[in-house]
Amino acid sequence: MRSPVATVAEAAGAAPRPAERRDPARTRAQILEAALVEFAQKGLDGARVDQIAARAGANKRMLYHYFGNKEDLFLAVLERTYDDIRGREAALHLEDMAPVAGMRRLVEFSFGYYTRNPYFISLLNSENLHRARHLRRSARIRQMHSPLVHMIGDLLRRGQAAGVFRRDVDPVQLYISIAGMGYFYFSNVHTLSTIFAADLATPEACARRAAHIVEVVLGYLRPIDWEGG
Amino acid sequence: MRSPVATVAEAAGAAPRPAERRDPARTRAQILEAALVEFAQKGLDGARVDQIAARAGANKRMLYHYFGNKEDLFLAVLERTYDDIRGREAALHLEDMAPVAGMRRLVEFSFGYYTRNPYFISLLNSENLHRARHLRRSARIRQMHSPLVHMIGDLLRRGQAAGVFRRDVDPVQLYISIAGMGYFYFSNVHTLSTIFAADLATPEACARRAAHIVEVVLGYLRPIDWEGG
Amino acid sequence: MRSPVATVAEAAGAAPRPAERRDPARTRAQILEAALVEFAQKGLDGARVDQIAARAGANKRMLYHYFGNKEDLFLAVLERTYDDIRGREAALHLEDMAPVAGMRRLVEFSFGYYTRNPYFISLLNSENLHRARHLRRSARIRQMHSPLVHMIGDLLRRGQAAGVFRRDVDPVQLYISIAGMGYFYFSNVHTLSTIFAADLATPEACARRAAHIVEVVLGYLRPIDWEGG
Amino acid sequence: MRSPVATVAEAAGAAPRPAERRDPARTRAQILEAALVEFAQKGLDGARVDQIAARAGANKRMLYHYFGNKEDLFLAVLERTYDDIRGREAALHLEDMAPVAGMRRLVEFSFGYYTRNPYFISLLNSENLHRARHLRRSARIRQMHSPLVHMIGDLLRRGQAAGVFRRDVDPVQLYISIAGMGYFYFSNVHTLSTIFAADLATPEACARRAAHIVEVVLGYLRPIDWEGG
DNA sequence: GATGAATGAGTGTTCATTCAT
DNA sequence: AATGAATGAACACTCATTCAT
Repeated sequence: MRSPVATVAEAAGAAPRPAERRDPARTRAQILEAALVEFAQKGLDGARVDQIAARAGANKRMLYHYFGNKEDLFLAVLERTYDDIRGREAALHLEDMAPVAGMRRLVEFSFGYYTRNPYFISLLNSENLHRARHLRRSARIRQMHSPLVHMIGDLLRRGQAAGVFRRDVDPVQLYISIAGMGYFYFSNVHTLSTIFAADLATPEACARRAAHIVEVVLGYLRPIDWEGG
Repeated sequence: MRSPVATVAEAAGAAPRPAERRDPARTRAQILEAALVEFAQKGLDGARVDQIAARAGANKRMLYHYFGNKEDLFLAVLERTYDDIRGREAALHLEDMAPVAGMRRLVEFSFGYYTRNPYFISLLNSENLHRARHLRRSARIRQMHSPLVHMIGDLLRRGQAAGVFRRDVDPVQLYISIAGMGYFYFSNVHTLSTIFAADLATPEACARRAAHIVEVVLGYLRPIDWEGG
Repeated sequence: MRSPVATVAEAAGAAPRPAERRDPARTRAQILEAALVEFAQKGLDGARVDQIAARAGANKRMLYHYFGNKEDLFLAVLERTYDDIRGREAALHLEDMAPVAGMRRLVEFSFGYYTRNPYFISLLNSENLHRARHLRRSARIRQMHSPLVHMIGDLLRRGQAAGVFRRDVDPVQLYISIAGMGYFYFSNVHTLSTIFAADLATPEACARRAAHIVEVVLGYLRPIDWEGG
Repeated sequence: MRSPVATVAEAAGAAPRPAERRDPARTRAQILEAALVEFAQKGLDGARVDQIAARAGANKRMLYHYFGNKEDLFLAVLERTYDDIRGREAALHLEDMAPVAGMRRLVEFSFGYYTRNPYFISLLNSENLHRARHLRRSARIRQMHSPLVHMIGDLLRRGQAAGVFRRDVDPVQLYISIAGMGYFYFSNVHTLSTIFAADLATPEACARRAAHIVEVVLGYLRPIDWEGG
């Protein structure tokens, strides 16, 4: 079960409300949210424990009380993040949708998740800079396979059966392509915006990008002529 | 102009040869190479000035003498890196190739660059974590537009004229997609390998990935039925 | 009055039995015993209040409730310890023994106390490192003179009268010598064992040491030739 | 070879003279001396790195530069201390002295060393509290056997041959007894002074103590009647 | 040009103690 | 009586940078 908070990003952005004293669960949650923001904005190495505590409105000691140390706190943030995305992915119900519509929805969901959770990408980049050191320690995360791969496989099978999708498509590769076309756009939004002298973060630019990715995926998936022949 | 060194990666991997004393250019180059490795492996915040100097076999003071400070050194590394990739991109001559073959070659070059320059991606991630702060200061980099966008535009035009490529394709979007499908794979190779319990860094896995990206791009670019009709 | 516990060492070693809730005396005693062990093993500065509470199976707050603070707890441990040794010393009844046998017994008791109360020495070392700061605050301890000095004086008088002990022996100095020859052996058992590359803590080594000290004391106390003449 | 400094204590007590900047050897030595004082006064756990640096008039960073960390600094102090005492012991030349005079001199030297080096005992106590952890790491110290044991053996042999010393005396045990009778006096000077309500640290008290120890040792070593018979 | 010693602000972490229940 | 969360000062240690030679 995921927390009732709408998204990780919303939770993180929420100002720590004054909070009556002595609410351990609340303190813990506020530290976790503050850590999410700090780690995402500064990276694991650039993040400051003091800053996290300050942002959480908590005593620094509590951070160590609840999470052990900076690295374990980072892992906790990572777990919470994977928890969130996996939960939202699982909530996608594409079984009843037509293959093309389902694939479109999946791509748009994937892209949309990045826009609604701007901290997600930075967190993953930090984890990869550290060679997935924390993630590898977490049996919990390792078990959370993305349901998207299975969903893609199902859509492909149904689409191929209906003659609307090409054959010989690896669902894992396609999953990575869908993710990558959106991820890279946001991950490198600052350098790309600088190089192209244009703000790629505007809603309009994002919408154009999303449309393009859908086009690429659906264009690629079109049946091959001789297959139909 | 790029340095005579074969590739950034090779330069970085090269052991600093004993070097006769008092060779300013050599000292400077060794510091730059050591910095590339350190920044790529640890990120801007995780990198240690001492380590760079040690790896370069140089005195720490020289680092400040030649590059001012850590941030400026990072910028120098960044400029050298863009210098390299832009140079190699420019060396791609696709004008004489058939559109499909040219596009295939472009995609393979893009993907291949990541494999030959493993530090490139990490460096860009660091720069984006810091909101392109250094890149924005560098007029030099800002002027280095990737010739790939223009090359893609040219291929598209020629392919469309020949009826082998679809219409209504934005070269910038396509450029980002091609880059993203490869970039994300390497950028997140550690988390993806962990999640999928497979080593995505093997030559075989990379080859499969490259082939898939080519398939996606060329599959997407196929003309649309009614367009041809 | 001493506590009913057999010895300080035994008390310390005793596992805190499950203990029904709400047994103030028991809680207090367990904290005191846990503190004895922790202070002896780590010293006053190295001891951790958390560790004492954990070892006592008590809440940390109780520690402050019963003993005020860490320093006062240390003093309480010290008082309990002096309480114990003074009580045992007083239980030595040498009045009816022959001087030589009495002196032998006194020396053996003194040495044996260290072996049976391994925490005693470490505690005294801590107190001396802190210049007897706590002990000086304790009127109770200051009044507990060791009955051993008086016993030595009595044995000396009786032995001199019987011609078996030399004259001009200061009971306080002899008391310190007897204590010192054993104390130093245990206090420095780790460095001495390392330097001499032998384990001085074995029962055999201790027995040899005790025999030697008896020899030194009795050898020293032999009447001087011309005295008897 | 020992440093030309008269004694460890003197060196430690010396005020760090202003010292022209940029004198690495001097800086290192001052840190070592300041550490000796701090560790002796507060113990390993009570000692503060900041305080050592301040006392040395050095930057804290230098302490880590030269000695690695607090524990290694403690070991360095320990090595310096053993270096000093072993050197002074070796400088005792008792070969040409008559056995009784030589033994007296040895006992007085041993006791005197404690008075001239008040930090020595506290340091050893700290090391023993930590179970000789540092000493065991130091091959250098482990090889420094005290020449006193050999000297005692030699004196015993010569004295026994001359009929002035008893037989069956273990030189190691006697060494420990001589050391212990002085060590304990100083190690526990604060508690003993408190208990006996007298300042045992005065020169007069020390002189009386030294005389007593000589009496005990020489008294013990007197030949046994029947041995001479 | 080149070196290595020196610096001070900060970094993650720990601790004895107190507050609220 | 008893609990566990909360606190702020301090702790060992690190870092990018500069000084003196």
